[in-house]
Amino acid sequence: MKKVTSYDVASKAGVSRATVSLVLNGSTAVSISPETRSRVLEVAKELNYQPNRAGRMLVRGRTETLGIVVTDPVLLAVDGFIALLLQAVIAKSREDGYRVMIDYIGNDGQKTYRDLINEGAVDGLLVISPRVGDADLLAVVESGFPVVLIGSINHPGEVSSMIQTENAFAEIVDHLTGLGHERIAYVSFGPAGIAAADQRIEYYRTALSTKGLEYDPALVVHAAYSARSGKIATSRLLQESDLAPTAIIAGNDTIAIGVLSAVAETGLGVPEDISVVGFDDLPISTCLLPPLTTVHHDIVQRARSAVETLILRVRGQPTATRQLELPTSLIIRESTGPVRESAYQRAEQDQLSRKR
Amino acid sequence: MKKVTSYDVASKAGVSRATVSLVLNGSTAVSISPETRSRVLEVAKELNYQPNRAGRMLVRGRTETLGIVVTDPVLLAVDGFIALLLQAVIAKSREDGYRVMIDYIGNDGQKTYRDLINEGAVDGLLVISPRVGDADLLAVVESGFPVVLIGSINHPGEVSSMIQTENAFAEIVDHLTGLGHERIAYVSFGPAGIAAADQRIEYYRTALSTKGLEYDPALVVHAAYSARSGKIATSRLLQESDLAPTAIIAGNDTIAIGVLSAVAETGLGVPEDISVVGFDDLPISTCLLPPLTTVHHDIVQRARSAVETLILRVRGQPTATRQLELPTSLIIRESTGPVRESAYQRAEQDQLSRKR
DNA sequence: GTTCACGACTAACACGTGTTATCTTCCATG
DNA sequence: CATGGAAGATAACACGTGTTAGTCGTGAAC
Repeated sequence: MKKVTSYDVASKAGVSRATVSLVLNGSTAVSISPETRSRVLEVAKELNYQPNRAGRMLVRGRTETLGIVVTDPVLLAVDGFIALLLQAVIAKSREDGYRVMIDYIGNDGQKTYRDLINEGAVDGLLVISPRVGDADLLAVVESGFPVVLIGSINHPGEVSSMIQTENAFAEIVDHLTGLGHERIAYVSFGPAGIAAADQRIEYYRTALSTKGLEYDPALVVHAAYSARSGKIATSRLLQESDLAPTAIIAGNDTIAIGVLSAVAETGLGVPEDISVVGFDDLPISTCLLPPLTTVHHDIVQRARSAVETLILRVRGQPTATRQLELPTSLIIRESTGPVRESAYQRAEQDQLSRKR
Repeated sequence: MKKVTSYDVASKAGVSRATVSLVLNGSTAVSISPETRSRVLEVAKELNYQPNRAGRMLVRGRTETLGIVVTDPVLLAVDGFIALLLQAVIAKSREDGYRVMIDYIGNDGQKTYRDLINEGAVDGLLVISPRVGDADLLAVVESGFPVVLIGSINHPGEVSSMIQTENAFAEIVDHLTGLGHERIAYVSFGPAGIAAADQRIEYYRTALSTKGLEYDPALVVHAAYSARSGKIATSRLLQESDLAPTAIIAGNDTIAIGVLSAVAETGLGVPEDISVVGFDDLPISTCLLPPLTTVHHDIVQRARSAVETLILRVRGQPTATRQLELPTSLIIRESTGPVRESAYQRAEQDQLSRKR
């Protein structure tokens, strides 16, 4: 149960500690006789020898560890996209021989990035959902320390992975207008400054104007990260807007769960009364009621390529592209359908039915 | 941008490296003059000095790092309970000054526990959803290395955190029978050997027999971890069982999402035709259609106390209890309701309507 | 017989830290 | 003045590893 060191292996194999190290690291600079090599390997396996991490880190100056930093702890708990991403990141890191340390940016004033880097805890950093204007992160990116962003902070020097959001929203709005929708609401998520969320609002507007639809600020509401917050925001939207929307685009699938819930609670049906579109195509989206029309993108592939790029940067090798943008495609399920009647007509009808 | 060592601080402050270390670690064994102390602190802050992790680990023999091991990678991606737990574990660890390394047991033959321990990567291990019969884990537990289980492997020496499942199922079945339900199905999750899942099946049976209900193996189906797998299992259940259940208990809320979806797809209503009960009371469960009747337990508190216990063990301090069992309570929402008609009558009616 | 080359191995250093035993200085006490 | 003692600082070791410069034979070439 005592920890076994390279010295133990050396003495049991009757060689020096240096020899053990050379054999186990497969060094070619110095030649070792086949007999010695096999003997060392045998003893190492027999003693279950595993090089001490601290010793190796110290002498090599690298940790073989990647840091995953999430910009809000609650993302870990309630966001299905993050969960999926995280699993793929961990799996890929492990495949490539890296361990993973996970941390988040809290509101407790801990300077996460600097600490992780300065204490030499990680070789590289993967930042999930970075915020534009995060001074600490900006400093790290500019310092040249290996960082890959899942998201963006709009810095020319960043290495980041995004998706083709513009195309996605064009497809969504195309699909909806094709079904006759003209009043299309949007439920955003997270605080301002999250590139993915900001982009989505922007391209929502762009897509509307491309179709000649007017942008109505009353049709855009903001939620946090949870389904529940999406539900609350949607309830507000449905109560407040003078002319109810006939379609709602959710910033992501988790928010869409809340949207579906709020719509149902209002007594309206999906898609008969209101069409709902999600974003991310989480595994769960086929199990929603009704199954969700949503934007698909390859989250696992995105995670894997981000880790791959990060490892390249850690090793000082050149990376093919700095800003990656992965494709998206709209998956049409059952939460979207044709407009049955104009929203205006329904509003009138609604008032009539209430008078009875 | 170069890394700053204690030597840099020492030379700039005009003292020896030893003095720097003594000041920064607040050692009381050796007295340091107040002027020297403040000067060192000042310079350290100015240079943004952070003790190198590897150096410290090496000399101290501890890593100030906890390892979180999940027994199946997919748990990270699709299980809402795990996500919630994970966030709380990371938060609590960070509060107490520990970093967190995350890994999983894959099917690639890597002996995760031993590796993490032997290479000295972690001071303690938190194992989420351990499997009974995992020989590696058993060996670790018996070795005395600090381990805390979220779950159980039924080993007398384990330190683990469970919940009062028996009471929970008594409450569920009490609630359902009170509504007139007699044919109550159960959708389990995960592979055999997960204590939490096995316990639930066991206490499902116990609760049934307490109420004088007969256990029907045809009413128990097995899913994996995802909502989709829950959906598939439920569809099978609804198609195959000769006499359809009037209520379905899902092994957890994630599975319940799939159950709701499957029931809806069959054209049945919840709770009019079938009542559904979940387990875990995830944040999302209020946003399901309909809002889910489910078993609440304090996941965050469970995570925090597990981490606290683990840290006590790491520091060699005695822990109050080895096997913790936290309370549960049934939250009644809208997915459960009275039986409208007997299932047998409906089955007959169903055949009639098909003949038309 | 000397030189050279080469294979096989090892002594020794470096990495950055925490801590203990030791050293210096200075002052008080006999 | 000698002695003791304490405060204040540091030299030196240990932690476990990777790697380079160097040692030691041994056989071949001239």
